[in-house]
Amino acid sequence: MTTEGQGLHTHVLDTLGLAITAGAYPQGSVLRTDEVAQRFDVSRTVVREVVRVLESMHLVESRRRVGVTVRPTEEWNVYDPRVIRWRLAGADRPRQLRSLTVLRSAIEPVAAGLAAHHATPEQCAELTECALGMVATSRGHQLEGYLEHDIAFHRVVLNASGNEMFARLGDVVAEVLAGRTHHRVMFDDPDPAAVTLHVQVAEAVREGDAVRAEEITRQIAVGALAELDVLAP
Amino acid sequence: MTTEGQGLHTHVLDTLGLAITAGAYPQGSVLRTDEVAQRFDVSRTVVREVVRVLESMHLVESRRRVGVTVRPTEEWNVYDPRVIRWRLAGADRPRQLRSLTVLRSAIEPVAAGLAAHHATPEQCAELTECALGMVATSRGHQLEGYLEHDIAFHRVVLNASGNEMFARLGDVVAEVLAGRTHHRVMFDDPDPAAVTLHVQVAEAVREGDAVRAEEITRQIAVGALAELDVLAP
DNA sequence: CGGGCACTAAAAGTATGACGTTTATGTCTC
DNA sequence: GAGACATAAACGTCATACTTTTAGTGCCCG
Repeated sequence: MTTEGQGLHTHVLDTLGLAITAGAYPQGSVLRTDEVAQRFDVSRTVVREVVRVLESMHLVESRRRVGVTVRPTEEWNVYDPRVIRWRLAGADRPRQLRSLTVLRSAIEPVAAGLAAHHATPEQCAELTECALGMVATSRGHQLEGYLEHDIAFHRVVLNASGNEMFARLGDVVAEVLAGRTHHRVMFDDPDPAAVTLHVQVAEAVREGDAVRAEEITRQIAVGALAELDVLAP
Repeated sequence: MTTEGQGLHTHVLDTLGLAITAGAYPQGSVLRTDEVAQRFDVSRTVVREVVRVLESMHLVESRRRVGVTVRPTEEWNVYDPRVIRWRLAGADRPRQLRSLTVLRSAIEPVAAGLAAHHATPEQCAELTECALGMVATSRGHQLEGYLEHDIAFHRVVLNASGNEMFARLGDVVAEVLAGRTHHRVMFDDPDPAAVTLHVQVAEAVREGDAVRAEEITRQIAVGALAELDVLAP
C-alpha cells in the first residue's frame, strides 16, 4: 500500500502524505525542500512537485524563507481519496471509520431514494444481482466474496442516484466496507438481517418505491453505526 | 476570480483548471507540456507542477509518449474545493448547484441532529446570533448581509455536528448559498418561512432536541430544492 | 529604552539544458 | 498477415544557476 512504485514522485508523495496524516509531523512542523530531496535521494524537482500536490490537498503550505509547514488537521482536504486512504492506513483509523460511516448514513438513504426514481433497468438488474450475490456468500466464511458484492451493491445505488456528488462517494464507501470487513473477527458471518435489508432495498428500487428504499437504507445505516459502537466503544 | 495572482504556478493552474472543467478540452484531449509552457510563457518546471496538481485532482492523466490527456468527467475529484469553484464559475453552473444542493439536503439535517447533541454553549450562542442576524436582515434588500449570516449559521451547524466530514463541507455550503443569492433577482427578500425555520433550528439545537432539529433542517432543505426548481426548471 | 528602518541571508520560485525512460507507431522480415 | 524490431516523441529526472520574497537581525535615531 505504501509505494505503488510507479515513479519517484508517487513514492515520495505516498511516504510523505502517510507520515503527515499519521501525525508524524505535528501541525506547524516545517520541512525543507533540500532536506527532503536528500532524505529520499531524489532531485529538488521531484520534491517540489510532491509539495505542490500536498499543498493542493491543504496538508501543507509552502512559504518562502520559511519552508513547507504542516497545516492543522481542520484544514486538510479530507475528501481527497488519497488523504482518506492515508488516514485509514494510519493510527486514528477507528476515528476515521466512524466519521466516514456517519457520512454514509447521511448520504446513502437519500441516494437510495433517488435511485428508486432514476435507476435504469440495467442498474436494477445489477442491484438484484448484487443482492443475490450477498445472499449466496452470507454463510460459510466467504467474507471476501460477500464484501465484493456488498461494495458493488452500494456503488450501484450511489451511481443510480443520478447525483454526481453521491456517485463519487463510491470509493469512500468501498474503503469503509473493506476496512470494516478486514477488521472484523474473521469467523462470524455477516448479520443475516442486513442481508435481508439489502435485498429489500433492491426490491424497493426496482419497484420505484423511493420512500421504502430510503427507509430501509436508513436501517442499514443504523446497523452499521451500531456495529461500529460494538467494535470501537 | 481567475488569476489570484500569487505566482505563475497559481495563474497557470487556475486558467487550465477552469478551461478543463468548463469543457474547453473534451475528454481525451491531449495537452503537450512544451506547448503549454510556450502558451503561458513559463518554464516547463512550472507546467509540470501544474500538471501534477491537475493530475492529483484526476482532471488529467499524464502518460509518456502521449502527453497530458483530459480524463472523463466521472473521474474528476468533484469534492476538491478548487474543482467546485471552477465548475461553479463555468457553464454548467446550474447543474452543479443542483447536485450540491441535493448533497446539502442529505447532509445538513443529519448534521443538525448531531449538533443538538454535541453543540457547545458557545456554538448555541453563535447559532442564535446568526439566526437573529438573519431575521434582522431579512427585509429591505439587505441580501448581502442576510447571506453572510446564513452562511455563518450553516457553518456553525456543520461544525457543531462534531463530524469532521460534515464540518469540511462548510465551504461548499458557503459557495452554494453565495451562488444562489447572487443569481437571484436582487429585489425579492428571502422567504420569511425559511427565516423562521432557521430560528427554530437554533432553538431545537439549544434545547438538545435532535429529532426536531433534523426535521426542521430537512424542511429548509426541501425549500432550497424547491427554489432551485423554480430558478432552473 | 524603544521603535522603526535598512540590511542580510535563507529558503522557495523560476529557468534552462541535458539525459533517461517509456511506449505508440511504423517498418521490415518471414 | 503476424510478429519482431527500430525509431522517435513525449514525459520523467537531474543538476545548476539565477531570481524573488521575507523572516530575522541589528543598527540608528528619537
